[in-house]
Amino acid sequence: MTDFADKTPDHIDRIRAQWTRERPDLNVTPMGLLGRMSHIHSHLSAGMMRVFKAHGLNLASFDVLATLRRAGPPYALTPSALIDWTMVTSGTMTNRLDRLEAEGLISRQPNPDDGRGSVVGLTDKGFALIDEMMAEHVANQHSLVDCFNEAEQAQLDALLRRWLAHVDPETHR
Amino acid sequence: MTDFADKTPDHIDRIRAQWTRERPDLNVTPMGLLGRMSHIHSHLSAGMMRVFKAHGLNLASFDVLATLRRAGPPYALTPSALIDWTMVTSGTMTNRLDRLEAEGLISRQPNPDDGRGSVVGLTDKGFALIDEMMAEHVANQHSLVDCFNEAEQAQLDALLRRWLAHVDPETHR
DNA sequence: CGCATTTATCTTGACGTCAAGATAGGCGTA
DNA sequence: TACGCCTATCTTGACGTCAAGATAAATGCG
Repeated sequence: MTDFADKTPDHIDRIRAQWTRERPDLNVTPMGLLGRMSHIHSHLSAGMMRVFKAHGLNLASFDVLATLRRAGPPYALTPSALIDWTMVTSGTMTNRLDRLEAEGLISRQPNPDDGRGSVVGLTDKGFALIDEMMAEHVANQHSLVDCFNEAEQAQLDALLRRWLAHVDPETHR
Repeated sequence: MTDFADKTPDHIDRIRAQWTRERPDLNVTPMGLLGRMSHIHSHLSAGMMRVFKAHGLNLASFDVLATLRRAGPPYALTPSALIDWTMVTSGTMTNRLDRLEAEGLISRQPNPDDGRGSVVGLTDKGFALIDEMMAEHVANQHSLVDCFNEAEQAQLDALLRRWLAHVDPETHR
């Protein structure tokens, strides 16, 4: 059983302590791990959002532009391919693309290989924006993990990789 | 620099590989850690949602009922206290309480100590529901972390605790 | 070749969340 | 006591997301 008597208790320790008092029959040990994951995630999102916001975007828009950019020339993918990379529903992707198209960052062309679909490509403006943002975004990401040295990052990454395979056995074969 | 040549590449490794090809000037090492955090978080949420959904709730409703339950007798708090514990805005809390009240799981009474506010309490139905759900929820949480032995959980928790303090220095003194 | 099935994308409606502002009661000071 | 400020909560409007269904083109079986 994980103990935290030797650490400064945080918000999540206080929640666990309440449960231990009210429901001593339940072993709420995993709550520490799970609660901290959730809070860290929320702060990491907010931290990355700062860069997106500074360029007039949000995570959703950034995600699409970045996917198109890193796909390489000609920086164009079908909506289906974007759905696969970003793991959102088709309705969500339509919404994202509508917004980006209205902002002139992407354009939709008919798909020459499939009359049902289209191809989404970065405009020059979209390419310039995402390429400029990436340097800032990556620097920001470094700052979010710079409380760990390289060995610790590798250790943490190994644990997370196993955890991801555990909670998502489907897509991590 | 973290290397993953010795591991089966996953979705996030593929994204990093694309960036390395397209923008070799950027060191995208942290993307592994950050991307995996995000995916794990999303799968943990979905995993916990299964229990909530089975009882007709979602994370938002569960969060409120659980906060009231673990507060101990008389299982009642002000909306402000609930806002502090759950870290959502007042508008979000109003919305959550409206829904729970309509379902008969909580009730709002005028606050005898402060005419501006109210006190939110679990109804008998709400208490019974959350008390029953907790056993299932905790068992579910155990299953979400059971890819780690106790030592690994402690090791991971120590890393996450430091990370949380790093990204949220305000509330973690 | 023709029709049934599958696939790609968009549309609709319902949520849950937030930021900002509206109310209304409490509190402190003169 | 009176007045201005502070605080607790609710309201409003805009998002981003999803599930489910609609539409239209491609595919393949007989």
